[in-house]
Amino acid sequence: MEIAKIFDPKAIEGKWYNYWLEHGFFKSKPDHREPYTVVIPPPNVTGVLHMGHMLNNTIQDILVRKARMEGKNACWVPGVDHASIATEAKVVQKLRKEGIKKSDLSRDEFLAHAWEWKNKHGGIILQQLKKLGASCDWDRETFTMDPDYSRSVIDTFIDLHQKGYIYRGKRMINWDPSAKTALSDEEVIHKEVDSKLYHVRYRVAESQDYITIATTRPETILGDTAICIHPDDERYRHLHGKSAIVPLVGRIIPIITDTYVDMEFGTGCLKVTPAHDVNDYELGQKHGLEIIDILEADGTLSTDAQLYVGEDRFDVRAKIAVDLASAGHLIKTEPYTNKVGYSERTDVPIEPRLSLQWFVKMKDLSEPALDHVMNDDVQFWPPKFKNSYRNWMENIKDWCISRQLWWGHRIPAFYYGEGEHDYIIATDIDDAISRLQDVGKIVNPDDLKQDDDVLDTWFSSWLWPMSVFNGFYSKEEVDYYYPTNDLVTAPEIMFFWVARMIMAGYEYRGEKPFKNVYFTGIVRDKLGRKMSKSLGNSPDPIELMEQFGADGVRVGMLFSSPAGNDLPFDESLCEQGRNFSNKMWNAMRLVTSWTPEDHPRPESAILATDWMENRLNQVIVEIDDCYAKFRISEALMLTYKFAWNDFCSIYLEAVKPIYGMAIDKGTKEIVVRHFEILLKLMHPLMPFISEEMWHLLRARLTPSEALVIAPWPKAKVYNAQIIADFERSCAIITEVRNIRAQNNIPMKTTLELFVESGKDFPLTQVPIIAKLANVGEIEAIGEMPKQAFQFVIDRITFAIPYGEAVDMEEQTGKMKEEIDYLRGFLKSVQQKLTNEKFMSGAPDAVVANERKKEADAQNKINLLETKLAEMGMAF
RNA sequence: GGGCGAUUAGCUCAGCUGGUUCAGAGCAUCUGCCUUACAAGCAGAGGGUCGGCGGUUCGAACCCGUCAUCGCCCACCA
Repeated sequence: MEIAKIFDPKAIEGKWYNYWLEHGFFKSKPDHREPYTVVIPPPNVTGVLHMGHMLNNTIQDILVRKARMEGKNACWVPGVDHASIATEAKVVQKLRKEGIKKSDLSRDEFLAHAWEWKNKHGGIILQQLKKLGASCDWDRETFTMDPDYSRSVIDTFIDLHQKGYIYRGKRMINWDPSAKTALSDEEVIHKEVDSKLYHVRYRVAESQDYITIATTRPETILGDTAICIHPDDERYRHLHGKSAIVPLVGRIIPIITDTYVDMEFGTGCLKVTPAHDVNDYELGQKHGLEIIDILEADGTLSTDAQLYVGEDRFDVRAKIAVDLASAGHLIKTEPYTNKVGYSERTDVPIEPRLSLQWFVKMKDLSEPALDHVMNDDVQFWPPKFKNSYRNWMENIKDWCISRQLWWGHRIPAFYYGEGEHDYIIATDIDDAISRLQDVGKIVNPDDLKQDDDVLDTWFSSWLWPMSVFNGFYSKEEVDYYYPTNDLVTAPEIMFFWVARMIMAGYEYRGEKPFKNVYFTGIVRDKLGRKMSKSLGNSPDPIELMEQFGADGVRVGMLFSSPAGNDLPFDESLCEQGRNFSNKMWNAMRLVTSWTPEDHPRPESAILATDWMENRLNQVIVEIDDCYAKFRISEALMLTYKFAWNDFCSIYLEAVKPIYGMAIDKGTKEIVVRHFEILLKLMHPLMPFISEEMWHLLRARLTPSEALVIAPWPKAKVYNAQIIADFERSCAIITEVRNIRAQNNIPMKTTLELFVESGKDFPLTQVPIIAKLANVGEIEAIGEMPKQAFQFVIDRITFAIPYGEAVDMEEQTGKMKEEIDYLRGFLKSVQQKLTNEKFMSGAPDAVVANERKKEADAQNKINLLETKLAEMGMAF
């Protein structure tokens, strides 16, 4: 069989993915085994795969594949989120391009378009994940607007309303004038912007006095209903009880006093616009001020503004400044930087707006969710994120869950009158009617009107770990899979999603939704910028996988991305991953090329296989330990170094038959077995190539033997002495090679090596050193040859006699340098040993160690000096 | 404004309870090699005042203080 020299991922990835699917290896049903469950953070239905998904899903797949190999019932549930506002924005945009305005459509017409879009584009990202190798149970694919899922959302609403957690009220909320909807606090991003501080003077009523305020939003002057000063501010004492005249509109408003005002800021006078600022609203409530709402939903001025009606708020800001100036009211403007809230989705400045919305009371729900994270029932990786979690939970505010959108779960409130409380919460119209009947109200279906608004997307996704298992209606599945094991997600959505899932989990199942939360970092480019579509600095993951192979990209993503750390991504990492694939591929080619013969095993091969047997068990322990601590990139690095250095560079070279010879049967068998263990270790990290090699290595064909379901290696007790002896031999080999390199002695020249006799050097190691360093024979002798390179390993001296053409002067120079260094070192050690405080304070082991260092150094100096003397160079 | 975290080799990062895994790894660099699995490779080497300054200690990359720089999260100062 001819196997290509260069590994071609494209030739095998599709084949194996289909194979895994065909044989149902990713499927899961409840059974007697221990479950291992992961729910995917559902990507937005409109999304396409980006590097963040790649990182996130690679990590999940590694965890899931390893658990599957460990014999657990691994279940990874995929799905997508309807992403209410994001999707609606996209559909609106698409329709606009087609010349259709949302306002021209009925709700049903619009939703028809949205579903069409969803059905066309919805599955793309999940298809892309298959290229990455994601081993999800695709039969379980869930959409947050699936019928059962929707039912669970609505039932949750009804339940929370009954318990008094959900209420309707007129509050100051964040308004997105572009999407024309309310937003939760979490959907507002505060950005620092360069703006201006306008100093505007108001005429004091019935006087010639003026009072000057400072504002960043002069257009809101039109909605002013008071001026506020600090009661103790001596500068304005004469204005207590007076009124002021709003410029341009001439409205007379009271001058009130409140300690809220900061006397130091600006002029110490504050204009109060209760309709358009959270603090002003509170002041307004406190002082019984009138509320004048000057803005329409789209951010243009309303008729209540009296002026600039119908114009955009930012145009008005510019215009009013000019008009105030010409009317003599604008004293000055100064540059000012402040924080402005922007909509996370539409990126327009949000407006605080007073409106009637639905809210969830969070305080009670948050308490168990906080406690169980702080006591590590739910463990965060890395744990530092517990701090911000606590901070948020302790200051949690009520959650505005209604959105003035159409795409999503419609709020199950049915109104039968105009009064504030003339509604009933019910699953549908029929339910509403019967519930009304129960309370003695007979209402005609035509007179019932369902709330037009939908629920915040996160009000459905917070149920994800339960609802994907039909958790509200079928006990069997959810009891088995819940709580899930690990959640892998980005810290950005800790509050949006993670915290709320924990709350919902404890509320509805009295149990955490997952045991561990692994927070990934942000994928950044070489310049440290976050990868984003708008910057255009994000490589196309699909192209990357075509270039480097899915395995190469997986490995590339994981080099250096510990939990919680940002990932500075560079394509060269994927190249390194690809190179690793190729390296292992060629190792497999080598081993499969061996045709074994029935002859005795060489000593060197016996030494090497014994070492590898033990070394494997050692490395399995190390790798398992990394996984247990969610140190995935470290597990990768261990596997990588072990495979490349230990397995290929040392092991295969050691057992490789000399040219023209055949390998013996016994050795080949052991090597293949070891290789298989290595492939198992590689599989979660590099599923495709490992599966391909697994089959080529032994021409395996039956599905039950597939690597994807092969048992994860169990570490056996290993003999540390065997490892230590072999590794000392490796150190000797390196020294010999080093001497060759420094003195231009080609590998082909066989060298003589002498070892000090009477030392604890096992001569059994000789064959391996002979093979890998090309030394003819190793002889133990009492006296070292005089004209020879020497090195010391583990206090044993080795010597290689100078051949011809060695520069004696250079050799003595090197020796002198070393003596100088050793003397300095010795001095520092002796200083410690004569320090009384050290001698009395340090534990015996440490002192003994210093003594040993002292003796070693002294020995080496003696040795070198003797040698120099012998070489006839008086010292 | 409040909180959290970071700073170790050219780059990306380990370094767990202060002392034998203590100054490490991978990549990059340099030197020599197309040697018979692999040049996407092999063999070898160099490279760090552990951000600065002070302190605690017999002993500090590690503990404390302080300063500097960077990052993140939260927050209604007009």
